[in-house]
Amino acid sequence: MPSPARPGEPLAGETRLMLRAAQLYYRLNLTQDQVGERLGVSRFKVGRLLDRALRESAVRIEIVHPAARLVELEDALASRFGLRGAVVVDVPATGSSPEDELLARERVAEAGAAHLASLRPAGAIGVSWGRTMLELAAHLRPGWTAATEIVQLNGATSRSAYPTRAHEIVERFGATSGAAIRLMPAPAIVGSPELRDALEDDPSVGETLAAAREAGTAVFSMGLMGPESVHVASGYLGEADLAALADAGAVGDVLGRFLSRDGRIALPSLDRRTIGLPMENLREKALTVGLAAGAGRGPIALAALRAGCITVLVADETTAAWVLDHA
Amino acid sequence: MPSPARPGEPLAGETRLMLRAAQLYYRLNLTQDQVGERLGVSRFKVGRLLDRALRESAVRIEIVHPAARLVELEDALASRFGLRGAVVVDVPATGSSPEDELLARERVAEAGAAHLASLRPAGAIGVSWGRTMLELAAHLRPGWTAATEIVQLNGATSRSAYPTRAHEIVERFGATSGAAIRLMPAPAIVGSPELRDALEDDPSVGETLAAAREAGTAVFSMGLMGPESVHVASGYLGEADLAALADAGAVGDVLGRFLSRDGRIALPSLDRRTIGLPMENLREKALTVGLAAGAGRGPIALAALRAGCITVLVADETTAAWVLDHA
DNA sequence: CACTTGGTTGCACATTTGAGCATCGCGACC
DNA sequence: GGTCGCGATGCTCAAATGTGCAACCAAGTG
Repeated sequence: MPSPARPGEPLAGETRLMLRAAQLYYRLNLTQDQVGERLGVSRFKVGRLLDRALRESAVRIEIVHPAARLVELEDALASRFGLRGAVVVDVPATGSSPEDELLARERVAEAGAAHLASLRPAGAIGVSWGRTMLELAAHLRPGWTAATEIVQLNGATSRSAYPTRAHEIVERFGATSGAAIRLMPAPAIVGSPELRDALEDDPSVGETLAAAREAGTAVFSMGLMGPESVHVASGYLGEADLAALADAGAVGDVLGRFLSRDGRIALPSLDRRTIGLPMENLREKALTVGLAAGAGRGPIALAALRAGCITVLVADETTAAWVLDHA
Repeated sequence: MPSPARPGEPLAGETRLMLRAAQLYYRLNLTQDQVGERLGVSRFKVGRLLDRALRESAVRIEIVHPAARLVELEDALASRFGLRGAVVVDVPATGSSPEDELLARERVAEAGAAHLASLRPAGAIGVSWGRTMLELAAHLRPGWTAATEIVQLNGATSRSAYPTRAHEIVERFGATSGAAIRLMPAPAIVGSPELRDALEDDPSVGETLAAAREAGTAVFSMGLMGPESVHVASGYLGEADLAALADAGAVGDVLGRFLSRDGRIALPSLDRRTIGLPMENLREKALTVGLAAGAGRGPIALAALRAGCITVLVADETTAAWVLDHA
């Protein structure tokens, strides 16, 4: 361990020289040659002095840009989970008030739209629905992709007054890209596995589902588990299902599939009543963009990552930090 | 002015890229080529991104070694006063208690001795006397110079009980180098200009004085003005002289020559009674090492620098900072 | 629609820097 | 007094980096 000279002990000539070299090199931006000339030593020695200064951390190189921590989180996420990319969004003051939620959703959706566009996805693109997806769709700019087809990935027709607006989302994706669209005319969750199978076998749903399987790209958001889940408001989930999910340790959903902490399907019996692209098909896609925006999304984001169904994660800073903390 | 992205505004892709490049380059020490490969851009672009990061100070390079400030002071002194060099010594807790004074003197003397040795002075070396010089002499290591002669630069024989120990100093300089020595057998200050002239004309003093003029190197310390001056303790200065010096604005002495703030001889009438190398001869030397150690030496150090009689300054941090503050 | 104009890109080339290696000086240890 | 080792030094050569320049793109502008 190199000892930084304690006050009171004479400053070794070498150290003095090292610091002088560092000043001239880093502050005045002289070349090592010029430094050597001024200090009366060879440029090799200057190089070695600077080397030592770096090794003994007598000079510190620091990245001070306010956004640097975001990029750090992105890199950490990408390498920790083997992602193709990650986008972490700086959301000022992330609490859990409705306004904060809204803001986080807006910012994440905006960043997601921009990043998605920069990836230039081609062929067919599958999309889910939800508030974040709606916001994302709103931020798409005409010509953002040369994709040929937009496919809805999971059921959405609602029996409640609360509209899922899935068609709006898919249409906006189509309208901004000129691609054909394919909707999935079915509820997200139905009452029995038999009905689910019957619906999926029907061409109206089945063809969309087949297209969803073929799509190389998927874009989806992650939903919370609990009474605030969009599936409750839409009337797909009742008290009993909610209780069963809670018992099974569900933390949230991806395409209507509720996952437990470890990334597994939390409640297979419910999953068999869920209409849309199954987990294993999602995992096979070349590019999947998952969005997690707002307080409490940490657990489902982590679960989805563990499930291996995400290649690009877009999240707010709080969520990203939570995920890395608990990974 | 480049604007560091405010929180709340989306992070421009370019900035993201820049920060990522900075991380990879500065943290992981990849080459620009490798960074380019990872980021999917050319190495030229990486170079430019790093350039921008530096210009916008998104990365900060800082010299954090505890002694860095000393080196900074040294460089500032050297360039401000056109010195050949400066040595600033880190003295812990510089107050003005006697112990602090002692410590400062020790440390400055030690550093002065080391630096003087590193300059490898040759030929004849002139030296003054005083507590700091005594300390410096004590720190000389055998063989520190190949000088041929050590010459005392100013008078020192004392009529008081307080010994100047000038001969000890000169002898130690001689003993550690193998050089011949030449003492100046005369008081520092006498009662009249006539006596001064008579003494300087006498071969015993005159020959030493001639040798002092010939010496290419001079080493001296700076003395305080006032009752604590070593010249008072040694009995050279009485109440009246002290008062006259104070009236004339004297701030301290070099080789018994008292200077005012601006570096001029403060009291010419006293100067004509002072035995030793005159100011103008000191200025002509190729190498003059001046030591200033202890609280209150700022003014005389500055005066001596302004007088142009110093090519290498050795001082404690407090003194150095004071000088730069008031220059 | 031709034509600037300002900015960005990649390139060839020069400079700068780093790595490995032979050498040297110096002190320790026979 | 020899010689062994070790760290420091300077060298050559290759890699990395900076610079000026031409090409190019996009957006004005007459």
